[in-house]
Amino acid sequence: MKTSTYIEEILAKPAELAAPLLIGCRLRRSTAAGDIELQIVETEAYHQSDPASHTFRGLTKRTAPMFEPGGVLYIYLSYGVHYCMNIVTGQAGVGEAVLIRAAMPVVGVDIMQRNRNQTDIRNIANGPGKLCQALGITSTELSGSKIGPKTINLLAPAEKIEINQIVSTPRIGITKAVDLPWRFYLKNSPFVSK
DNA sequence: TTCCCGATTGTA
DNA sequence: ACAATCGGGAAC
Repeated sequence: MKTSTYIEEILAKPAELAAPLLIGCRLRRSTAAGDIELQIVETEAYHQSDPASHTFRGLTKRTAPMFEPGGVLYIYLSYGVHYCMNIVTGQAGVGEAVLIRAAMPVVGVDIMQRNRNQTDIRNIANGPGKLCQALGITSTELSGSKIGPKTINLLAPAEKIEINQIVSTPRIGITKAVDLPWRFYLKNSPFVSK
């Protein structure tokens, strides 16, 4: 029997447990212009028991990917303007996912600067919409597909992140369940959102 | 079918 | 502080 990988173990957990563990993991995507890689520095957990979650009112066509098993992508259009990317976690039938809010550019920085029309690397992916723009996500077509080399890949941290380097706070931009401390970010990182 | 509003961002 | 912009989902 195949032993599960570090990433698979994280993605099997409930979103609020997976979210802090995804800090330090890397997102990787191959594009025509070259490879892009970023290190995740900020996440938020969403769960069907949580009034702020898209899945709180049950399964719909849009949110169906969140009910898939861990390892699926959930991408949606925010405010009719920006795309946001989530990584689904947990068991099939449970609507939960981790929103990737911010990341540090690592590989393909010039490609991301072009995608964002922005040179300051601290302003490349310091927000969920900016992150998707940096990655070249311009539609929801990848929503519902699995993470992997052909879509968007998720790799274990290059260096271990100590648990005391991760801060938890209430989530940003929501109007329900505002006190739940389900936002996580890398302490002192200049790449987190504002 | 209508209507309200949002897991945001860039500009004034 | 505020507009841009559009699809989801509840209500009628």
